[in-house]
Amino acid sequence: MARTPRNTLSSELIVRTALELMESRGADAFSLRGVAAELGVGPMALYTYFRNKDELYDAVRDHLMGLLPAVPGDAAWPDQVRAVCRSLRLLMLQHPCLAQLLAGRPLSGHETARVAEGLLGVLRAAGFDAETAARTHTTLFTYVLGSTSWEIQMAAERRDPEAWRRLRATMESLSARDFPSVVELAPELARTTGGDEQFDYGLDLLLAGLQLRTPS
Amino acid sequence: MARTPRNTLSSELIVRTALELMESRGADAFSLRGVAAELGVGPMALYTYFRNKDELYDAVRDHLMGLLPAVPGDAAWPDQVRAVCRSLRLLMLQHPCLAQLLAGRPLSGHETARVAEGLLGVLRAAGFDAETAARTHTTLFTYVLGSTSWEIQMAAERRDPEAWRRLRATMESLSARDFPSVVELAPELARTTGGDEQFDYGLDLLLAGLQLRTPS
DNA sequence: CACCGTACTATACACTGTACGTTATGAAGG
DNA sequence: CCTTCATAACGTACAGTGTATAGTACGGTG
Repeated sequence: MARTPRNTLSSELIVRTALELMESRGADAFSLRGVAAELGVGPMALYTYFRNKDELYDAVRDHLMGLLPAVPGDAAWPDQVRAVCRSLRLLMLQHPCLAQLLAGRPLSGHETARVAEGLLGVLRAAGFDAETAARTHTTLFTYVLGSTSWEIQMAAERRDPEAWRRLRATMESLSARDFPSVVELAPELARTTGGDEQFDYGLDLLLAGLQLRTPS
Repeated sequence: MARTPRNTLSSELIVRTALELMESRGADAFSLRGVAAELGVGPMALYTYFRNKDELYDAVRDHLMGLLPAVPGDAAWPDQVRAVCRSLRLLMLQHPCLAQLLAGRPLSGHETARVAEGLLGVLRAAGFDAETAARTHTTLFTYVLGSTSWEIQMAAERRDPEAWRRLRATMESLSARDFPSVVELAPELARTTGGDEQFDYGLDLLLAGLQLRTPS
């Protein structure tokens, strides 16, 4: 009765191989047939372990979320929040496919819940009521997701010289009369697209706003 | 050989048709062959007007950005910023495909620049220096993009009863011992995923933080 | 009227995810 | 040992996708 797998495959092995392929070839070029070929197996073999491509995506995402460190226990709550947000961002930068995995599917899975638990626990311990804690959690999550996804997207674009050239071209074709601020701030805009400083700037704005509402 | 007359196509017509299809069938199900069929034309006919699918995406995105209203000129700058962010969010909610169009490609195009110009102009007029204006612009944009994309994504998931049922199931399978905060705050988390209140909550945090840095 | 560039068609290729039916392997029961 | 049976993995097939390449017919200009 023990449903022992035949031989070669397992969920973990498939997830690991899928992750490798996403990182080497990019999340867009990823395909079920690719990971099947990498495993020396027919495409349909994967359907024994995952109902479809999305379920494999979910498994890879949860696997990556499992790599996040625990919340530091011995710090003031704003620093704890900062640490959680920064480590999620760092993980996304180390594994760019995570951005698409997070944005494209609803959150689910054990490890994902663990991360949410960490942040929510910090907010509750800081004294925020249930609604504020939930709202803050959602706000922080969407900020980290949005800003880091954007950063990754732009970095990828910059690596493609053809796309980068055309972006510069359209930027420089803008008339300084119609778009004075855009033209004037173009270098600043390019410089502030991504980077730790940019991320921390927005995060600090959020935390400063949040501290104005500190309870007790 | 019943051949359709010569100049039936145009960029605008293609963009309009593409937008209709994205909104009726969803941005994921959108295909070049679909819009070509809708126009009663072979798939390759579109390549006369757009170099590839991505360029069509860009055109649709820029067309949508053209629908954004101008910045209200007679308000305090925080209210102007709020208005810009809210109208972008509103447009994304009215045209859900815009979320994917914005997230998946770098910004370019005339109308897109116009929107950036509006927000940057407000920030400069408020007295912020070049770097702060650029950073704030990027922060606000990624916040609006991230939070509204997430909201749209979740709303779509909620409409699929099968996916929604499985989401509830995994939520309820979490042990209250391992994930006390998640389990306790589950209803709040569900309630704060999306909605004007949630959006304004995060936006107010950002603006509150920003006002602490008001120049002059 | 002849010409030519342009707008469009036709065909083809290399992919994708996955539904369906078949095979062969490993463990369990006699 | 042999039989039995659930199932892991296979092979085939289908309906799609974007787009490269080559061919065709029309409209405006000489």
